Order: sequence, then structure tokens, then C-alpha cells
Amino acid sequence: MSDSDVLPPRLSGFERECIDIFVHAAQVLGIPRSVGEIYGLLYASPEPLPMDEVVERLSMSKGSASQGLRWLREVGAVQSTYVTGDRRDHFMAETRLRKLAGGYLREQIEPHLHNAEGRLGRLEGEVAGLPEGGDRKFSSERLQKLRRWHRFARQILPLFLRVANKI
Amino acid sequence: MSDSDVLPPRLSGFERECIDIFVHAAQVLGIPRSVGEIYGLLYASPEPLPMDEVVERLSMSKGSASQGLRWLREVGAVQSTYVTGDRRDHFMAETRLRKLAGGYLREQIEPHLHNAEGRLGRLEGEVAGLPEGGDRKFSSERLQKLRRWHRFARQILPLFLRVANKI
DNA sequence: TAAATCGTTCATTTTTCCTTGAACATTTTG
DNA sequence: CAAAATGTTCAAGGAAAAATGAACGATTTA
Repeated sequence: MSDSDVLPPRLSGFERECIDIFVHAAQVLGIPRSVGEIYGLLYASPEPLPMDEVVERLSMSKGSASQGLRWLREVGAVQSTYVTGDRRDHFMAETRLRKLAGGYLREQIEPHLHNAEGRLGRLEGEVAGLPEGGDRKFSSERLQKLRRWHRFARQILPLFLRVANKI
Repeated sequence: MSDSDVLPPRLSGFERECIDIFVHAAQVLGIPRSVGEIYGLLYASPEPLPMDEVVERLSMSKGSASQGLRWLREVGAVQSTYVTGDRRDHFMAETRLRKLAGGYLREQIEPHLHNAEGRLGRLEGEVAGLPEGGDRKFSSERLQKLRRWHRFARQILPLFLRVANKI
């Protein structure tokens, strides 16, 4: 006799579909599947959940749940709350798009944009060291284009957040 | 005696820095490193390059170069051109941001948005099957929020392309 | 038409990333 | 204080993705 005959299903249909959606979203964003699962479960929950329940409902190791929840807290995608008479931390999904996107951009994208500045500086050094001639003009134009792209990214992301704020 | 004593360096400083930039950009976008390398090399090249040269300059296998170039062509990030007196295909980087971003969104993002519609439909089915009560209201609100996000994504991406067109 | 060139495909290897679970620290309960 | 509960860390294992290179087909050249 298998467990499914005696145990209640761990997840409701609604929960399963929410998890499915966020697992796929995580895939698009390059985030681990387990993180998508956790967020999906919390998104489907009217009440905040403690870590044990995440572990149990998702059949996930404590390690993954601990790390996943930490990551989600760091990017501001979940908040931990008190529940009276329970010393465990309880977690709930942050669902304001502005907060979600803002945390992701700050933690995941901003560092890359920052590093890109250093790389553009090095590229500029290379162009400066080039001998005069047709290739130098070409290289300089390519560098300028990269700089425009970088400036564009720096401007468009805050704009994106302002628009997201209205959703 | 090592090769570096007798062979010219395969890549110029300018090329190396361009490649570095696009390798990191690829990482952010979840694209294989080899694809970033190829695009970076082509971006740095005033002339279109045949596949052999990509293989040689990047010390990359023919397989990777072939597949990487195919992918780049599919998303519209490189174009192949004729070079008179040479039967090999020659590749050059597409550098219009609108084209680059458009191809990426069409090939990589759009399929996910399309699939999401199916998932939202299934989620709607789950909500419809829920008994009346507080949880049903909650679930319905969460579903609506997902639908708003989806609509938002569908609207913001074309807008993004219009703005990118001016860069 | 034989040899050389160009490019693709795909099974295999390599690498990278994710998950696991045991060990541990900390706090709480009996 | 001993046992239980809660949560973190990290080495090791496993899974998924990427790179390799040999085999192959197609085309061109001598």
C-alpha cells in the first residue's frame, strides 16, 4: 500500500498551480527551482508558513528551504512575521510588484551594471592605446555604443519600477 | 618553448575586452558563455568573420561555434554575409539594440508568456472549483494579481522596444 | 572522380549549478 | 541539566547544461 492511499495530498490544486507558475518564472529569471517552489507555496497561502511546513509540503531538504528562504528575504520577496504562541519564524510572500522587481534588480542586476563600468573603463583604455587609423575609429564607435547601452539600462530600470508601482 | 613565444596572440586587447563584456552580459541573460564569446568577437570586428576564424581565435570547438552561430542567427544577433571570392559564410554582429532585444524577447521570452496563459487558465479552473468562503476570495485575488502581472509584461516589453529603438 | 573544404549533428565528456543531509550552534522546554 | 525544537552551514553527491570532437553529408576544386 503506497503512502498516497493513506496520507492526505500535501498540496491543493491551487497551490500546485501557483508553484508551477513560479517555478517557470524562476527558470526565466535564472533562479533555482526550489526558490520558485517556496515562493509559489507562500504566494498561495493565506497565512504565513514556518520553515518546517515548507519542507514538509514541498518534500524539500531543510538546507534548501533555509537557503531559499534566506535568498527570498534578502531580495525582499518574502517577509518573516511573528505568530503568537509559536517561536518559529513564519514567512509570507511579498506581492507588490514594485518590491519584488526592485529587490531583484538591486541584488541581481545592479552589481552587474556596476562591474560593467569597470569593464567599459578598461575598454576605453584599450581604445586609447590604439594607433591612429580606420580601425581605431571603428573601435571608438563601438565603445561609444556600449556606453549608450549602459546609460540606457541605468535609466530604463528605475523607469520600469515606477511603472510597475502602478500594477 | 611554449607556443606563446612563437605565435602571435590570438586576440587584441580591444577584442579581449569586448568579449569579456559580452560574456558577462550573456551570464546575466542566461545565455551560454560560448555564445557571448562569439558575439563579443564579432562585435569587435570591423570585417565579417568566417566560422573557422571564430574557432581559431577563440580556441573553441567547431561544434560550439556552429551551434552558437546558429543560435545568434536565429535571434537576429548576427547576420551572415557574402564575401566575394570566398565560399564560406561570413558573420557580422547586429548592433541595433532594437533588433537585439527584439529577437531575444521573441525567441526567449515570448514562449514563456504564451505558456503562462495556459497555466493561468488552469489556475482559474482551480479557483472556480473551490468551495465558497474566505480562502476562495483570497485565492481569487491572488489569481487576479497574476493576471495583472501577465498583462503588464505583455504591455511593457513592446514599450521597452520602442524606447530601445532610440538608442 | 578523388581529394579537399565547409559546415552540421550528436554521443560523450566536462563543467557548472543545485540539492541533500549530517553536523553543528542556539534557544527552549520539561 | 538533559532532551527537544529551531535553524544554519557546508562537504559531498547528483542533475542539468555546455563543450568537445569524431563522424558525416554536401559542395567545391583539382
